[in-house]
Amino acid sequence: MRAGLKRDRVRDFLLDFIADKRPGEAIPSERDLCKELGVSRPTLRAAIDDLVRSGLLVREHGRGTFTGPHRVTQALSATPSGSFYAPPAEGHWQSRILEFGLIPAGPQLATRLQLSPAAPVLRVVRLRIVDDEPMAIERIQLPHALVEGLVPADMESGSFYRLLRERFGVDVRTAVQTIEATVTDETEAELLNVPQHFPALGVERTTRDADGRIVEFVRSMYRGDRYRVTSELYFDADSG
Amino acid sequence: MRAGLKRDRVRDFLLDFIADKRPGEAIPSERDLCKELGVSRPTLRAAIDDLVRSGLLVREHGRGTFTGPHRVTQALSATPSGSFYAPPAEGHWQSRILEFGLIPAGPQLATRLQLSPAAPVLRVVRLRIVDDEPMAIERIQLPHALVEGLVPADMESGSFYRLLRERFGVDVRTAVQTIEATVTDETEAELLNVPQHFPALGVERTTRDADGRIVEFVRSMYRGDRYRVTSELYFDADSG
DNA sequence: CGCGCCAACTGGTTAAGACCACTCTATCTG
DNA sequence: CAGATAGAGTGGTCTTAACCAGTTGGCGCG
Repeated sequence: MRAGLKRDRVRDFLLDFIADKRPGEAIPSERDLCKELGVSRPTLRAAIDDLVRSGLLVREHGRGTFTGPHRVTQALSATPSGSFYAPPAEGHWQSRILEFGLIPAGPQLATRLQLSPAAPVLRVVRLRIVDDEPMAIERIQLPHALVEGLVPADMESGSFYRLLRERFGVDVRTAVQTIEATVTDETEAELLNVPQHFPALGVERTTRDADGRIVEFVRSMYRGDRYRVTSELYFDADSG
Repeated sequence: MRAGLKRDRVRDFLLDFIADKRPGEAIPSERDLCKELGVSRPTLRAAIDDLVRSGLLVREHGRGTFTGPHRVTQALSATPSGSFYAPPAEGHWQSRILEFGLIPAGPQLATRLQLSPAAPVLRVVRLRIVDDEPMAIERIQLPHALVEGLVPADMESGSFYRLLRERFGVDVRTAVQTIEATVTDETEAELLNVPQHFPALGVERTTRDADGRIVEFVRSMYRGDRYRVTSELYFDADSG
């Protein structure tokens, strides 16, 4: 999926372009962009298609292509007070590190992180706590090469993504995420302080940096009574 | 609506093909399908891409393309290929109407739909069925004034939003949606043919048309083993 | 007999170009 | 001056034709 070189280049170019614009502004015509970027129109259109699907761009036949209605794509947010990624104000939450260590990637993780199966992977399991109440369990896997020198205390508070950027030069840029309904098992229930088989949101997220490298693969479980996901949808033509 | 002619033809062909197969079976190679259907490979691939995005097909580089597990993975943002809850394949799903009638809005719904509490509201409860398997329960409430003359049969198949546009001149444009984890109660479990207290996604959606009028307020429950929500995120600054 | 290599599949990406359909505007005509 | 119209520009679709990159299995060599 991530394979294409040119397509990624075009995509990144467009992302930068969009970042400087206000919602609703036009982007250059497809034919102009082709010339400027030195790619064919199908390639360009494939890249634009991606962004249209994500809601960052909107096409209008005969008129042009425009930056999407919601500018900064905080596509998802969660109650109580923040998004899945920008939790409550710093200082209001903390993490208890349950596990922190190196493991070989193995076949599964190697695929997820696009590494060799023998590559060392840092695995961190942490319990997220807001106002003394456990809210979520996060199981984070990331290529050790990216974060050599990271210690558990680094992940107990503060913004991890900011740490990545400032100390390791990793500029988190995009993520693909799937959410599903699930229930807690015995240990999860205990950690989250809820009954067994309690409703929960299972989230899988793969995060990439500005160069398209995979930064982390995360499996999280959020208490169903404390988190909801809200999103805004924009339709263009038909739907069911 | 659904864009291309050939692409639709290919898509329909593949849907029929998939319908006869069990999950995990291979479909013919892309080059063979091109010959058989008389289309070019990019066109064919575009059609396959749609189905891969919908989760009906799975590609494996160097091996082939296979019918997917019967789990519907939805893109959260509005995509050309379908809305959140309607599997892209028209004709593959149907609805059983469980309830269809007028009720006064009452205080709660009046707020949700921005109507007077005395205004008549059409309430429809339907069971969504894909390939003979119940997948979701939808409880739809909409201002009766918007859809006078609507009959139950209108909501048993086909695109409801298209019907709204073509017959009632209502141009569905945006929706705000919240998703949460929940479990089925007794009657829900029976309708969905799953055990009681089974994981499920609860979804609330408020839909508006191009003029900003509220078109519908929907509460749905999706089987947790058959639905997941996927979304793409773009970061700006920092996060946790 | 076993191992390794290579050929023939598979999907993945890109190119270049043609033509259609829609929208806007500037110009021509009444 | 107002309306109709033609052209230019836009996105929408499709074709032909390459080449790249994994996967598989059979053939030949050791």
